Amino acid sequence: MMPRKTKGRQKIQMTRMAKESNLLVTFSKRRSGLFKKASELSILCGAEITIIVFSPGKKVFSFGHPSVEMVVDRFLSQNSPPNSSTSQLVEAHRNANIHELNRQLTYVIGQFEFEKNQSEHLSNIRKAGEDNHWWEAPIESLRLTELNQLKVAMEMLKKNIGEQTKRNLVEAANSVRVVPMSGSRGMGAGELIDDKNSGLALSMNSHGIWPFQSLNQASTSRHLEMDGSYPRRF
Amino acid sequence: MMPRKTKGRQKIQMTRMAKESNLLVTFSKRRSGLFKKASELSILCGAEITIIVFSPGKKVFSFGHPSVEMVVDRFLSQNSPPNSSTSQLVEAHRNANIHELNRQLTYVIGQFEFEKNQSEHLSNIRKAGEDNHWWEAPIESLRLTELNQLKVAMEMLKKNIGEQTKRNLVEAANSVRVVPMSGSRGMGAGELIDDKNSGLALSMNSHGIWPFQSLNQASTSRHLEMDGSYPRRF
DNA sequence: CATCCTATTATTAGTGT
DNA sequence: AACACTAATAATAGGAT
Repeated sequence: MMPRKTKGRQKIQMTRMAKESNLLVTFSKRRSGLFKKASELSILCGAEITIIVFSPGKKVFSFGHPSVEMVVDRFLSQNSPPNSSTSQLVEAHRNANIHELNRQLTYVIGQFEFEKNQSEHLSNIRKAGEDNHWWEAPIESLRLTELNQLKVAMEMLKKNIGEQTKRNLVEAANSVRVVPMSGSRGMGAGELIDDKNSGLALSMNSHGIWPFQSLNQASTSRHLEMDGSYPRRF
Repeated sequence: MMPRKTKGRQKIQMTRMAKESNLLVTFSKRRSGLFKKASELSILCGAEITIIVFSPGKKVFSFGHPSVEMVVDRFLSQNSPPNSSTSQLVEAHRNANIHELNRQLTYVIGQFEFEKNQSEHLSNIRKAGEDNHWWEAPIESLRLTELNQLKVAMEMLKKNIGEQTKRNLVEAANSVRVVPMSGSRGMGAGELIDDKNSGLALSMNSHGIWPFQSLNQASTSRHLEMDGSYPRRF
């Protein structure tokens, strides 16, 4: 049998890479991949998109369609209210906000449930083989207890978030009502370039700046409503 | 032999999608994927990164680590620290409002840290006596991974709560302040607040990573921020 | 460093619910 | 419309150059 030439792609932990050498090459590869994905997104869907990345090596790379500046300007210009009904916007915001918070909370709580199951599983296993490792029992019991505490805390939090959000929005809505929104709209809508290759501006350059650290993200699969509200549309 | 249930993934041409319905769902899926990739890049390599996307429907989605504003400001070499009396008021107001939520989340996260430590302890114990019950190891590893996921999710949630509340309040403050505005550069309501994300931007960070059945997100980094903006229609 | 080489893992197009 | 499923394509970790 032929020995494998390579191990092929290996799964990696989603945490900052330990070896600086690997980190650098991974950054390079993944940045390329990311920009390619962005390019594809703009081509397939006619979306305007910009990406700015500061590498750990303190260099900046950017991607933009139609250009970084156009997209950024547009993003920053969002401060100027256009014209349509302000209350509608507020409403949409509220719904979207609550919706998103719901998603997050649902995910977190889902994660918790998973943890709890794992914990119970562990306990069962331990019980099955109780002739060994009996001394672990206290720890696991504690874990289970704490997990339940955690769950309760999160559910309280969820409830409170809903209330807090409502208060904030009532406040916002009241204020908004006073306002005579007279908005000059500046920017014309962005004409999207949906041509496959031509319109795509891709720029890479470098200055110096500093790095930072990580993050992560997640979402949901089930649905738990925080309160009655739900987005109709945005 | 079983007839194929689905055709599976099909190759597509890199050109704007013809069917608007497909385009929309593809945009959604790929935006998620893109944000996930960005998240991974920042985690793995400690890179600062921001993405701004305008959908075909003109909605804007953003991803940022540590935040869209920070990265964009650096890119544009812009640095004007917002310190108007108004923003200070807004700040104070926000702090007052989110203080309680932060307190709760801090508690919950503290609970989580405790859990995590317990889990690590357990793993260490297991490792020490690995000649027995080796088959339990995977379960514990998974637990640890999931605990980290949970931690990340909660921290993001915490940040998002703060930002959402902030936006709600900024919104309110904007409205109130519109009236006294006069004789600036002829800009309308736009420049009310220094916050780039002010008024009408929605808080959202869902991006990517909707880890349905494949739970594979984890992070051990100590500082973690995530930001997202969600839009409105124009 | 960037690029090539695969064995693997990850993402997703099309579909069903 | 958001979510689940699956077969297929796409991306990439670990090497080598």
